[in-house]
Amino acid sequence: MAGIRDVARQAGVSPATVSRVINGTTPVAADKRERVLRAIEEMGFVPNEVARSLFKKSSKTIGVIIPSIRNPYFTQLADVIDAAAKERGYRIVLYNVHHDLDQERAALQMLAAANADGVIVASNNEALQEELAHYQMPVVVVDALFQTRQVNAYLYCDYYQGGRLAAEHLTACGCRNLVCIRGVQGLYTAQARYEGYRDYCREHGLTEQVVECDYDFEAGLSMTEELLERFPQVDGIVACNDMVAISVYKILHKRNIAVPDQIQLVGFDDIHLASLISPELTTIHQPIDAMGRRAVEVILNEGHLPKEGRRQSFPVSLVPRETTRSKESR
Amino acid sequence: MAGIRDVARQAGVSPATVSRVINGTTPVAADKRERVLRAIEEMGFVPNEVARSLFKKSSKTIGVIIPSIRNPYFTQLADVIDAAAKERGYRIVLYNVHHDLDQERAALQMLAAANADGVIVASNNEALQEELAHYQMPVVVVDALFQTRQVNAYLYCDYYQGGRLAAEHLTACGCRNLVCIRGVQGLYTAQARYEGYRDYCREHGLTEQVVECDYDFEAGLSMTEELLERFPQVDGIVACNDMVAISVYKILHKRNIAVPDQIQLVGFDDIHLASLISPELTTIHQPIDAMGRRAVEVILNEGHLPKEGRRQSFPVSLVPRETTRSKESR
DNA sequence: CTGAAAGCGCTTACAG
DNA sequence: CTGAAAGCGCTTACAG
Repeated sequence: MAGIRDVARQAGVSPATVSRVINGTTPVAADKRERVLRAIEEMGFVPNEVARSLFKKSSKTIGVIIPSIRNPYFTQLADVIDAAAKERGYRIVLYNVHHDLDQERAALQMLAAANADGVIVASNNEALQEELAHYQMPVVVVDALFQTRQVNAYLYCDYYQGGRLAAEHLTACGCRNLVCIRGVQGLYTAQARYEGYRDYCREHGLTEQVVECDYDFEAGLSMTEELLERFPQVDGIVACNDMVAISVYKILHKRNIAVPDQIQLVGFDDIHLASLISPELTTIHQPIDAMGRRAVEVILNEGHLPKEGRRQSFPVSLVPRETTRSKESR
Repeated sequence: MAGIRDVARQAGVSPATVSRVINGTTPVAADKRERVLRAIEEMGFVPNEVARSLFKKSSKTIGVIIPSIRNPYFTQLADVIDAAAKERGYRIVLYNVHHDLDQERAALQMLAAANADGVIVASNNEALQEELAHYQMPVVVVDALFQTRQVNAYLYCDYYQGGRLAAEHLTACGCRNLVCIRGVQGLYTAQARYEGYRDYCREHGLTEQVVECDYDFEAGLSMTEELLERFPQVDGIVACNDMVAISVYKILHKRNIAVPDQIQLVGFDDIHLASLISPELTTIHQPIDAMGRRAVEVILNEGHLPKEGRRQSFPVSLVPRETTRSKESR
């Protein structure tokens, strides 16, 4: 690997001058500049980023920590963040931590050790908040809400309202026996959705019927079986996310239960897949793009501000499609 | 940020000794070791990886370059690679290059500049092969096949056989009017699938009918419309990958064309989603897990060997499910 | 405009 | 077993 001193020797200048040409930090005489550029070209020189960031303490990198690379929600989020970061000259490093606290910790450490310019973490792990407070790099938490104020921002949606909207919509579509497949409680994002559903039921004299489930499709498959056993009279299901909703549909379809004729179904997230599968999934839309872009903005524009755990909530909306019998969807 | 000299001062030893304790490279007297460990604990010291890898020229990192983070095929591949790498103490850095040559180049440069220990690239971009030859770090190409021998290995599937199997299966299921939605030609992976289909048709006196399409679902949607217009008598479709197959199904469903009764459908890849949607997709299985694990193995075990562009082909198989009327699937 | 020098935070011969 | 020193490949005051 050619280094900056090799280039300097070949161009007959000092390493400092080569550095100046590369970075454009200080004017350099036209002829020397030429020679340096030619030498760089000839030698195929590429500046060593490691050395560079050792000095600069910035690596033009934003870390993105997601709990699962298999859930399209996170994958879409990562994709917008990626696009937004690239527009500003940053790259992202994606850490797929498999919902594992140790891996989350490791990712955070690596990012800190690698001079990352900030980290965007989508994690529900309560235990992570202590960790977060250890680091001084900018941190944005997306799709979760913790107690600690030691982060630059929390970006999340009005999940409670989402839960309400789902219950309300199903009721408007004629359902009387709603069952909520809620995510693991204790997690804010899952809790709020459930509470929205619950409050709506209470206010409208509906029986509250609940089943609990992890956010992935394997869990969704088995939990749906259980649901049908425990609540055979169910006519409307609120799923905790779209992947689970897709699993629910799969089981219903397998059992020849017509959707939406016998059972109606509402998902949560509005991932691309929701409108790609057949029937298209009625779901609660999260503004994933807006959240991702905002996250990058906070890191880059407000990362230097003191951490105050500011909260920003994004609105959700119900998108009626083919798994419910709404008037709008026909 | 506390540095190694701060720790050294507090423990009353030299920085070198601290380094030895951290790395376990040389025995250190028990009492000093104790003091160092305590100091590290108290100060919350984390060794700076950038400085470390500047010296070591290894960053315990494997770069993974994928063309799209939205196609579950690549996401599943990245996930196995991630798992396999972590088992060996390496982490991966995922670059989502949006099928863009400039982004691919940039990713490669960054990886080289970041002292990556190897790179696994899933890209069909012919133009990339020149680039690949520039770098001396280990390179494995997955799901593609180029001419250059300047890579450590090509890992791919017997796509040709996959194309044949799909055509053969549809024929066995009673189809007489096969249409192949092939990927953009010129790419080996797409070409070979098509040729398998084509040769089967020729050998069995079937008319070859083709439509061309990008590998994502947006393209699949519009191409299906075109297909139905051009080949109204179609009764069997070979799709270039599962995401496209899902789009095909969507359009057929929208038009009330029964699958598999009126038109039968075979996908390619066997991503998780293929068996999650309803109806389950009949598809050509690629051993994604085996390929991903093998890729890591090559980087880590054979990365130091001279680059000879060795090729390793993995077998494919047809998985009959619900979008075809095979006897086995019922 | 330019070079010599010091330093980013570590690690490893080298000499004891 | 341990410390002083040199160096990984860059960048930026500093002095001209």
